[in-house]
Amino acid sequence: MSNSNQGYTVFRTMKVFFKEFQKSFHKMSMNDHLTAPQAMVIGNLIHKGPMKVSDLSKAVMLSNSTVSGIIDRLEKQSIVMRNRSTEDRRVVLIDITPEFRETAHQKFRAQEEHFAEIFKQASPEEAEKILTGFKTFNKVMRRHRNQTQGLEE
Amino acid sequence: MSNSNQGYTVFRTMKVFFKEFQKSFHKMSMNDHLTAPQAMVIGNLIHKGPMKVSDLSKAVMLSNSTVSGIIDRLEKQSIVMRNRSTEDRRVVLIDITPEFRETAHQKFRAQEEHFAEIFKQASPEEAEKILTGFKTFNKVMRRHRNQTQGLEE
DNA sequence: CTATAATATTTCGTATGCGAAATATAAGTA
DNA sequence: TACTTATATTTCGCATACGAAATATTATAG
Repeated sequence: MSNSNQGYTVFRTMKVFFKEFQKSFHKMSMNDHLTAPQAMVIGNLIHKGPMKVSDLSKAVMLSNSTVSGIIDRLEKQSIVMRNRSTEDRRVVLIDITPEFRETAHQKFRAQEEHFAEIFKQASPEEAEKILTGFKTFNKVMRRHRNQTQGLEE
Repeated sequence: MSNSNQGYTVFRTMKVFFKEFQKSFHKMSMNDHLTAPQAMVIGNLIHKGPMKVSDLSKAVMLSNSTVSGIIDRLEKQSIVMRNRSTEDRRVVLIDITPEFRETAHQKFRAQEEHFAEIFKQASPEEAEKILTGFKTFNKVMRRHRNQTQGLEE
């Protein structure tokens, strides 16, 4: 069991983990024919109100071009709408449409509850293990970044 | 700061981690104009020899259709080739081309070293903690999915 | 032997996801 | 004012990524 194999194992485990998480996250949105990224966008708009595309991109951690495409498809479904800002005409403000807003709030409240439910399934010991794992990983990543910082190019 | 927000925070944090990880993984493959999934496929073929598409899919944790597309593009670059099995003519065996194999082995050895570097920064205890954390989380999520499985519709 | 079921892969349609280039507008400078 | 630079968004090309349907082949039931 070499050390390099362990790195590969962690990567593989992490990939499984992320897929499982996305799957459970994805599931909660399927009722309304929404994908996970679409639900993320809508959730942000509901909580924070109308947003610039660039701010929305930061909030959901996707590139502008990706979010632009997602908005295209949400607009086609009359879920969100684009509005040019009058102050700065470069800016496009995205907002939930009135039609969708009616039911959206309650729906997304329920969905966020679902989020927390996953973690209720963990015993205190399991929760501790998970938390320790994340913290340790974070520490190692930081250490690695610091050590290799000035070494490239 | 409600409990449901905590779930959302963990999701967000994990997404950042995963992106960072993928980025560093991706980086090591860019020398040869290969993407991360392509490198994964090639790495598996080098280590395990010719493989069925379905086994390859399991190994890299992607669907058959996705891997089929990746193979298309690797074939176009003369990096891998398709061979119909003579025993079971439904099966397609994927293998590295002779041209690519010449240099591939050394390259991927070097890349795997690089891959493991992050975890060389971790002590065995730390690596163990990280792995345990992810595995535990996977378990909890699967448990959650199974419990809510029959409750919908 | 023939109809059917099971298996393996590909094709198709849709939705991400990104970086680079294009477009439009705003702000700063000579 | 004219030129340049900076900013915001969209468009484009490419590569995942998946499920459903199509295709081909093998195995099984009767």
